[in-house]
Order: sequence, then structure tokens, then C-alpha cells
Amino acid sequence: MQARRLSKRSVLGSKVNTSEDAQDWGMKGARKRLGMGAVIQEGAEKQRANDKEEVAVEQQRATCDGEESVHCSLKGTRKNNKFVPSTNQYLERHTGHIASEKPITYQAKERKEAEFVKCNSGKVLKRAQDMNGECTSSFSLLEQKCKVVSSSIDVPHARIFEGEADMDKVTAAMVLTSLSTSPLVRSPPMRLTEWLYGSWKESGFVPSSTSSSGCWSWNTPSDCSNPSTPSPPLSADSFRYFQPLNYTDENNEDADPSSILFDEPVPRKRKNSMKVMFKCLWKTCEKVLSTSAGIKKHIRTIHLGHTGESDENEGEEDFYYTEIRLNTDAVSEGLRHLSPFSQSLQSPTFDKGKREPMFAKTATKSNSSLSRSAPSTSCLRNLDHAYQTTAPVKIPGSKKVLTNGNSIGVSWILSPVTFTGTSVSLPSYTEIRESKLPVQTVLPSPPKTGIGVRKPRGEGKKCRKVYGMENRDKWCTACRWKKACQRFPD
DNA sequence: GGTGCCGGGAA
DNA sequence: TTCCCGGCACC
Repeated sequence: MQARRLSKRSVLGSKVNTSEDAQDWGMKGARKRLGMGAVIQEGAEKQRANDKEEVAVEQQRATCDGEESVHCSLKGTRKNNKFVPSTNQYLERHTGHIASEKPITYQAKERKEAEFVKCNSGKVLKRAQDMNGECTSSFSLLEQKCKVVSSSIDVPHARIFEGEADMDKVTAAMVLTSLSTSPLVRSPPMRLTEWLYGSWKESGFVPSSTSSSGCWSWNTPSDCSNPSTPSPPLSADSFRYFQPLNYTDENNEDADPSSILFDEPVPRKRKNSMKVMFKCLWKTCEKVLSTSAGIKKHIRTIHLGHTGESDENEGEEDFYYTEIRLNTDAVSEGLRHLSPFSQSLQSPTFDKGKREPMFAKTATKSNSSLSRSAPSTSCLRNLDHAYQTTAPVKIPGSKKVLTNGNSIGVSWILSPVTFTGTSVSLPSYTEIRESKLPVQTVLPSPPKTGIGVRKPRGEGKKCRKVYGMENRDKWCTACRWKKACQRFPD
């Protein structure tokens, strides 16, 4: 039975709340909320199916200002179409998983009556009850602009089989009738990692026979005004779900709600081939937002724990995010792969999971020192023994002019050549691209016969020949020290 | 072999 | 930094 119920949930939902979770919670019924349209038609006749109280797991969606929404799997009870989440469920706000059923560490995050919990690992948890749609008002007070939307998650082909609407739809219909307002309806969120790993299409989810409807819907008992609009199906166009949900994003104009509210997705206007996103570099945090303001707010709020809008530590969050460019331009893509910055940003070997915030900070802060110190080593050496500098090294694929101090190619080209002995990891931050690297003019080397070839012996007489071994004390210091003669230089 | 001097060690 | 020297390349 359990499996049957669980199977009703969407793929995305099943990722959020696995059947294992349900077992652990002793769940007797995991209900999926379904498309509203069909529910309204068949709601009454199956109302009684919801009259009994049962342990349930609700999947809900919370969308907060400046953040992508998260799917929450709440454990609780259901009676008369009212879902009452169990108390003391603390949800990890990014995944929606229940991270704890006990408060961990109360931080100074209290806003109004709700609890805002931050555990030692840095995760910010929120009590499940506050995430519940029925607690929208208090949650809104808590998060101010936050909206909490209860929803299940869509299955693309659900609308095809709307005729098979079943009890679950009825349930949704019943809830609908109690709704009076609704938050802005958003498309189902899809986290970057989930999208990348294709959990949606590759999880092998097959709708059960009891419910083939996979429409994702929203069900906020007290906060619903656009109740019956089915969401667009996930498809190849689901790339657009990269666009994080952010109510206050200034750049959100391309996240046209109308394209989400209706069946047929409106093709997103394409300003150019590049889509710049901002990715949180906090350990284990994969958050990607479309604007720097959004990611800053995310970092400030979630990771740094800054509650207000104070300027305290202003700018610190800059160290914890990076810019990524989601492009559709293959040419520029190839070019960027030549850059270490791009590589560090996009290379699959870039281990984001191991990136520590402090590393990011250090790397960025060392930016200036890096650009100061490392190349200066080269310069010093060039100045010290300019006559014996090694031959110019060709960098395949590089056509950068070394005399351009602002070019990002400078450090890149110099690093493998002159950073000998010490591996220098270049920070992968946007700032370095824009920072004014010290002008690093590589001194032109005189013609050489080859690397490591000594300078031709000078023709002029040296102290040794002039004064002879007998008068060694008359030699110049360099000659006495078997260095290049300073008295009779070539 | 003589010479110039680079590279590196010791104080 | 100064002093010294092994060792290499050039003549």
C-alpha cells in the first residue's frame, strides 16, 4: 500500500522524499496533490475518502524571496483535508528534507513567533510547521516577503490522462474550495544538481495505476488565487528552471510568470547567447541564482546568518559566490575553456563539494597578492639576469599579448612558466577578471641560442688577465668570487 | 688547460 | 649579504 501511495508522487517529489523516508516515519499514506482542474469536477463524490485521519506526508513548496523554492516533505496527519504537520520538524531549506526533528541550536534568528534554527553545520533550518501552507501568515511574518506554497510536483504527461483523475484530485479539489487567496504561482523549482543529474527523466518513475495524473499543483489553504492553472510540463525546455525563483529579482523580467502559468511555455526571450548565473560556493550548497543581489542575499541570510539589511560585513558574501555562464554559444564556450577561470568554473574536475568557504575567501583575497607576488618573481628574475632569461615559451592556443596587463591571459600564461616550484591555484572568481592586475611586462629577451645556453664569453680582458693571479687582491669582488666581472664588463 | 661565471652553500 | 667554490661551457 505504501508503495502504491508513494508512487503517486512525482519524480521530483520522490527525490525529495523517498519511500525510505516514508517508512521511517511510519507513513501510511503519502498523498500527492494533483491538477486542480480535474479535481473540481470530481471532488464532491469522493470527499469522504478524506474524512478519516491518517498519517500523511505532505509535499509542499516554499518559495522565499530571493531564493529558489524548495520542496518540503512534511510528516504529519491528515484529517478532513487538513494537513497538520508534526511539530519539531526542521527542514533544511534547500532540499526540503527533514534535517532534524529536534531543535539543534537556536541562533539569534528569531523573528516574530516562528523559529529559525541554525545547526552547527551551518544549515539553516526552519520548523516544518512554519513551512506549512497553513501557517502561511506566520511564516510570512517571519520571512516578510516569503510565500509558502504547498504543492506537489508535476509529471509532464499528467494532463494527457486527466480523465483518470482519482481520489487525490478530489482531495486537492476539497482543499481548493477552502482557498481564498493564492501566492504568485511559480513553476516547479528544480535544483541545479537535480537538473544536471536528470533526476526528472532518468529516475525511472512510472505513475502508478491509481493515479496517472502528474500535474504539479499548488495547494495553499489560505493563500491561493490562481488555483487551477496547471504547470507547464518539464521538457527540454526545462533548462529554464535554472532560473531561480526570486520574487524581488530585478532581472526577473525574463522569468515571465505568464509563461509558467499556462500550458504552453512561452519561449524565453533570448537577450544573448550567454546566461550569467551566480553560484553559491558554500560547501555543499549548490544554489544558483540569476543575480548577484540574489546570491548575496542568499549567502548573507543562509550562510552568514545576517538577518537584517545592515551593512555589517558588507561585501563578505562576495567571497562565497562565483559567476557561472550558462551559454549556448559553442564558440565562446570553446574559447572560455582555454581560460583557467573558465576551467575552474566549468570543468568537471572542479570539486565544488570540497570547496570550503574560507578557501574561497582566501583565494579571492589572495588575488591581489597573487597578482602581485607571483609575477613579480618573474620580473625580478628577469631583471636580475635579464640577459639569461629563458627563451620565450609558446603557449598553445594563446594569442594574448603579454604586455596587456589587464588581460586575463597574462597570469595564465605566466603561471605555468614562471611559477616554478609552487603550484598556485588561481581563484575562480569573477573579481579577478575585473581586477586590475599589475602590468606585467615581460622583458624582451635578447636572442638566444637556446634554453640554458650560457652567454658567450666576453671578449674583453678581465681582472684575472689584467692583474694576474699574483694580484688577486686587486681583482674586483666579482672576479674574486668567480662572478661576472664588474670592473671590465662586456 | 685557461678562463668566465652560474648556481648554490656556508657564515 | 657576503664570501666562497664546484662545476660547466667557451676559447
